[in-house]
Amino acid sequence: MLKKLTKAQQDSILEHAIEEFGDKGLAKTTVSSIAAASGVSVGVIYKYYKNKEDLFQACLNYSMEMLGRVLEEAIRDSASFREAVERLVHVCRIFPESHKGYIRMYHAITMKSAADHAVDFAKKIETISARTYETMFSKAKAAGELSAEIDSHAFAFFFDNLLMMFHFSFGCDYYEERLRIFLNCGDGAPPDGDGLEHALVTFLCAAAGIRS
Amino acid sequence: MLKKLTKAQQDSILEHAIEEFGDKGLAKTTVSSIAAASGVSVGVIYKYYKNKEDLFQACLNYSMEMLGRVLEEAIRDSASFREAVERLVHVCRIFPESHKGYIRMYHAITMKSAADHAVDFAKKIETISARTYETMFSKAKAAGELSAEIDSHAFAFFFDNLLMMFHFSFGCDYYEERLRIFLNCGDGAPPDGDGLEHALVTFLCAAAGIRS
Amino acid sequence: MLKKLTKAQQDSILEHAIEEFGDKGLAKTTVSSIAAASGVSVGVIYKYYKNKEDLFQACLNYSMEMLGRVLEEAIRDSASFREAVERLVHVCRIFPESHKGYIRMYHAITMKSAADHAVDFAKKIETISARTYETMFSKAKAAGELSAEIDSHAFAFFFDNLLMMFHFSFGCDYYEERLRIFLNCGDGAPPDGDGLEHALVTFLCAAAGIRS
Amino acid sequence: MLKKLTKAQQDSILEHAIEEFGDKGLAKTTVSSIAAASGVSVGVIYKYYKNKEDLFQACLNYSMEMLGRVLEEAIRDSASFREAVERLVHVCRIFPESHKGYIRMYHAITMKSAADHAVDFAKKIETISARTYETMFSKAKAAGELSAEIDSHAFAFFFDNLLMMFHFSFGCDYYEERLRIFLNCGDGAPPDGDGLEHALVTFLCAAAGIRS
DNA sequence: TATGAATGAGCTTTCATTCAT
DNA sequence: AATGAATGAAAGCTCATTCAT
Repeated sequence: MLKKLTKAQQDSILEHAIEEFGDKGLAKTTVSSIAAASGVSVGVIYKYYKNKEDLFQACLNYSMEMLGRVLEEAIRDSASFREAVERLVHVCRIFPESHKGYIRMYHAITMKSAADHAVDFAKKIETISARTYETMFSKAKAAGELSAEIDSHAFAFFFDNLLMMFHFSFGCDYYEERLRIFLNCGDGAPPDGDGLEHALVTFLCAAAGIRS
Repeated sequence: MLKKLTKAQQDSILEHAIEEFGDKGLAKTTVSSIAAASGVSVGVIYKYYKNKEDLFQACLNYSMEMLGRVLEEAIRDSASFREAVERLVHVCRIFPESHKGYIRMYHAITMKSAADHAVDFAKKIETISARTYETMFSKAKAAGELSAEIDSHAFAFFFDNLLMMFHFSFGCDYYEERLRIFLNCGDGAPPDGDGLEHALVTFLCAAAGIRS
Repeated sequence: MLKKLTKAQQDSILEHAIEEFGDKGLAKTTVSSIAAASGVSVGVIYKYYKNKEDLFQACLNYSMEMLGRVLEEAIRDSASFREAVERLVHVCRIFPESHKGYIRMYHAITMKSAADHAVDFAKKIETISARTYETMFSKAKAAGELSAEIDSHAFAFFFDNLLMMFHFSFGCDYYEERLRIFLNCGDGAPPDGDGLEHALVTFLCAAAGIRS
Repeated sequence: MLKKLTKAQQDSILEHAIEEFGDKGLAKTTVSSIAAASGVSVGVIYKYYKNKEDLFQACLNYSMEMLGRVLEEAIRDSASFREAVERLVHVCRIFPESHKGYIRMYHAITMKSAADHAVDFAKKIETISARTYETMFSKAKAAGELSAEIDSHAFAFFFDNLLMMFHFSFGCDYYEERLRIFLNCGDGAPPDGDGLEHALVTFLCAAAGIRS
């Protein structure tokens, strides 16, 4: 087939690339496996992306943008701090179910071996998250929901740590397995997501000094 | 030099391998760079380890055992729940300073691209942690330090998530940078570790319903 | 633009191809760079030429024909042997200035890596040159300008060798540099062309036994 | 065979590389064909040479050094100018017979597409030749063998042009064929080398104003 | 038994050529 | 009939693994 790649095919490349990069990381993923999975030739990938790392970058952008959008939405539409937490937590569980690759890309950039440029890019992401949380906490403090004593910086950090791990726990093999172990699930049995969500909200609110 | 490798040399291989694997991951690390760093020949590494993955496994064992021992000690010698938390948190910050490689190995296995067997091995580790924490919490509940209402499983999970991220934040490049961003440190300035430790203890105790 | 290629466009392909082939050789020249330079599509080049080698052949033809025509003219219009030499030498210096690509094509076919058929083609060219010179020398001998003792074959060969190198020395990078070195020119300074022309005429006439 | 490459094998690489580079040029020669021809693996070539171009450079050095040595010897041992010419011409015919690859390497660097560094290297070579000839001519002038009127620079240039072409005519396919055409040999018949040598000496001496 | 150079499979990338429009 | 994006074979290069010493 020598017709111009359809939008669907272009997306297919990106999605399969995200899948593979998330699975195996930058180094172990081969361009030709992405090409095969996407049903296109190797050469055309190099028409769209300068090289493997450039494709990796594009996958990151694609993933992070979607991830960011989803989180932002969760916060934006919330009336109270507690509701924001509930929505964030919920999204962190639901999102990976349908977008495993995106979470795994996120996880992938935490490796030093990820493309060097990924780090700069990541800084951008984290800076956005950090600011978003701080705003959220400041608002909550102003609204009297959150004790003024709480150190926003540190709190945001622990808060994000937990959400990040929650994300990973529903998107990355290793962390999924770990979750099952901690929850003492039987082999392969899915963890009780709703219960865990509720527990995390409780945990976070307790930490924040909010009575459930 | 045709004499059997000394114990020191064997450890050297392991330590340098941990260093390199932690730095660059399984795929990007070359056996010959490990050999060079360790001052031994490539060939002898293959006498001691079946292949690169096998060496990776050995590094994992070595790292995880040490890590496990350190954490266990912190818990064992603690009189109260709060003290245990304080010691754990402290150890999670101090340990990576002198043992970056070990933490990074831990991080490395969370990648699916890590040796397939790493996952099985990891299960062992996490199972131990999970049980340790549960024991700790049960004891605390029995001692009346911890509310009986708390779900030990989920709590242990969040608890470990935070410690894990704390670990990474002092040992892995990406997470170190992220920590600096969240704490709003200047470029390259080291974060206030003591302050953060304290904040985490406070956070955890609050979450556990313990008044500071 | 779906109309048949104009003659100008067809020539443009040829001229740009000559330029690129002369510059980089057959192997290093890409068809798409020729297409881009010529302002046509890749596909249409394959409509006019079977493949890259075929295009190379066409470039050779185009170049060699022009070259042959120019040399022939120089000889035809000359009254004496000496004048013919003078005109030939002059043309060998002047022509490359405005037609670098053509000379370089000539140079290119001397590489075995040039298209295999180039060799056959080249035979044709050289046969024409050889005969032309012989005729020229026979005429000169008959006119008493040239000693009858001179071996026309060998003389024509050396004669052409010198002209060929003269050509290259004003058209090919390597030979241009070499000329500057031999003439001891400063860096980048252009050689004294007129002086060298004169010297070559003197050299050739002396070799031919003609007193200047 | 995993023993260290013998000197013979190392030379084999160089010689086969010279053969192939001379034949097909830098671009069309593949490292694996050199490896196959030399009976070694691809990898080991990259142990000895940084990359294909580096190997090309090494071949140039190897060839040019030998070529330079041979020419120098011819001049050094000669009593008179005429003898020097005779020896040089002879060597230019004899040498390529047993060292075709070397001549072809020389020819190869005259292509602009040759490794960029080759040009710098070539300057070195030509500078040496140019000086050698000038010395030779100055000596001959001092000895009264050569007319003082002759421009040493230009003369050396034409002189070297003829020797270079002589070289190529006995070493490079295209020029060999061309020689046969000029000498009017039958298809495939070898040219009368001795006769041509003699003719070239006569030609050169006549050009130099030396009576034979 | 350790050595470390050689092996060669496998990956990234390029580009001559094709073909749906 | 021209276009120019897609194809995929082929090349350069790396590095896990082997084995003669």
